[in-house]
Amino acid sequence: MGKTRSAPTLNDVAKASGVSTATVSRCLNSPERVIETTRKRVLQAVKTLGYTPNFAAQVMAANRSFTIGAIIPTMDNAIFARGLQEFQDQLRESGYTLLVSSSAYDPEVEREQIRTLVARGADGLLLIGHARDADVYAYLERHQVPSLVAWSYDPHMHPPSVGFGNAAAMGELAQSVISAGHRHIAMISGNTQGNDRAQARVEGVLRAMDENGLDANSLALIETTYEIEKGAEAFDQLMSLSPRPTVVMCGNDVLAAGALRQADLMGISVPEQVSVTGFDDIELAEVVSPALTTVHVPHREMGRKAARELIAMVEGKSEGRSICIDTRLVNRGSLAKPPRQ
Amino acid sequence: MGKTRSAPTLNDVAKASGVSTATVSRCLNSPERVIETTRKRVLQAVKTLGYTPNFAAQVMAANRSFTIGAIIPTMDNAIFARGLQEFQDQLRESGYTLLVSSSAYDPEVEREQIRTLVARGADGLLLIGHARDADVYAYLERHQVPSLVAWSYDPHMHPPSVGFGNAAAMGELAQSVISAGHRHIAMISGNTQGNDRAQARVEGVLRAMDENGLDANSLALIETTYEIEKGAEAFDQLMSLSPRPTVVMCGNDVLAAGALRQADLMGISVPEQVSVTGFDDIELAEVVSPALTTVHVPHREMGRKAARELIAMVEGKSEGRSICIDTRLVNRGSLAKPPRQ
DNA sequence: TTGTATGCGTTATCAG
DNA sequence: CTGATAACGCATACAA
Repeated sequence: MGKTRSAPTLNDVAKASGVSTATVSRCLNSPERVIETTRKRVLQAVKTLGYTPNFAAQVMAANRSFTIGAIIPTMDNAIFARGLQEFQDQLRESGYTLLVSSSAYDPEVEREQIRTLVARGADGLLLIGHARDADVYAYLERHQVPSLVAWSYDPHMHPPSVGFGNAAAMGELAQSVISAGHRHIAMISGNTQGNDRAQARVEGVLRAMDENGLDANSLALIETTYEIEKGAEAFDQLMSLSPRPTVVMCGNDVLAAGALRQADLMGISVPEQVSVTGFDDIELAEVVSPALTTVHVPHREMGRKAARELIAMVEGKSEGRSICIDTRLVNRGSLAKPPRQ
Repeated sequence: MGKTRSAPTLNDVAKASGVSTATVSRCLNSPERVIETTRKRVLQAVKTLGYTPNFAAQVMAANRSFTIGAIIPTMDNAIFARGLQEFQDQLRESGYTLLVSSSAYDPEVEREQIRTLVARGADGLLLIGHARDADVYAYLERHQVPSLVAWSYDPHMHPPSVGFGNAAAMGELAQSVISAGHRHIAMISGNTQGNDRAQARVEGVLRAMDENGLDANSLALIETTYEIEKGAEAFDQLMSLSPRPTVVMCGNDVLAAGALRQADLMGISVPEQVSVTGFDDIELAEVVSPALTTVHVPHREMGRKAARELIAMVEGKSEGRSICIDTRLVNRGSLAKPPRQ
């Protein structure tokens, strides 16, 4: 196994190049403040020794980590992937590193992960949605960690948010559904408990029904986790209702994909016999058949703007502004008029 | 804005509860070593002050971070999502935290991220595939950071790997394709440059052709990035070859989904006119139509076993064993006999 | 059982 | 332009 020689430190580099640790540190952090000849010598030593600064020590000394934390509900499907990838790319460009954790939609896990990230010296935090206990926000306040909410938009809430109006977006889609003539509406929603995006999407549908003179109580609603399988099961249940819904609005594309699969299995043709809609416009939406009529969310744009805003907050250049991202309906074919009675 | 009161430290807790910092530290790390009455008092103070240990300081003092780093090529599609989620869950159960970065399939970015994670004191690293410069491994060796490769299996390589034989798995699928009667075979592969999984999958096909007396040079091969769009483009190109391939084997399900979409667009029916196969068996595979005949990879099992092995390595309980995960063919309908000439 | 004292690897302040 | 040196917050060996 060879001798257990451990990683070189600033000190090692200092000795190797015959200067003080202070000078080595300067060479690395503000090269212009050290004369060229010594700088070259030092950097050479850094290279040959394979020196990497010890991050923990840097954080302790500088009280700054250039790290941003993000906690998303799940990595297991594509809902957050694209936006987060862009968020990370943008952070990297500005010299920040992203740490991601997923909470499995569990508030307790999320709370623990927030603590972990704060303890790790995260300079700022990205959270999904506003729905969490007040003490979590108090904790963040206390630790002076700037936070930003994404995938949701509500300018009246704290922390500031970069996202879209889930209720309005889903409401628009529902309006489109109703305008097409549907009267028996069903919805497969993600669990609304602790999930303000899911809640808002349901509200959007209810409100649209109300505005169009439909009885909002008549909405056949099933809540479930965001899995294809669950979407399929829920669709199956909905199809045995009477009167049978003529449209199944899904809380997101993943659930809609499950619904489509089940429809296929049951020999129910979409959209001829039943219409199905999604939400998010992830890759899936374009690939299933029929392709999904859904709400397009510009995830990349959201990720990019969130990164910029959060960095501005971390660097004290912004108090935190909320930014609204525009969504738009995408008609692809899974929504049509209801069949004649 | 209130006074800029900063986070409470061990010292604050010590004062508040009238003991030394050592005792507070013990209360937190080895509670059994401190008498109950004082422990209660201390923990109470911890609670009321909202104390969270400073991670950087812990790492420095203990030279241990309980952190595992993982660098995946991309978060932008589902290939790594499921396995990684399970990897993380397993780590958490054992008290470790996972830090994930994605390299965008860029070796330079990956190298930088490895340095970052090591500097952050990662106790161990999960890497995807073996293909990277020797100096990267030398660096890890030098810093004594145990590493494990996943999504690939080769017991003769270092670092040890937990994964599956990409060549063998794809070879098996190719055998099945050939047995079905296909002679004009095309393949849409992920870029093989710096990607040993993609390379191995191509090799698997070539070898199977060879073993069955087909000219391996006749394989119509297109390499591209892993995007649905790219799969569609490649499929389009392949369909204008003559003789036209009767089967398009794709390097993964994402590319296959793109191929299917394009086939639909071109009015080519699958599998009647052309067969299409995938690899990975991610959710997508079941949802497209026709559902994909593909290679099922037990991602969760792989993630779990990788986590266990890496933890064992980190804790000095294992020198690092390679573990082979079994894949299996899944016949779903996108592969059939070639059409009669 | 508890307290004291030291070191971990940087950064940053202050002299020289 | 460069060099001492004091923090930073915690864990731990050693003493009491």
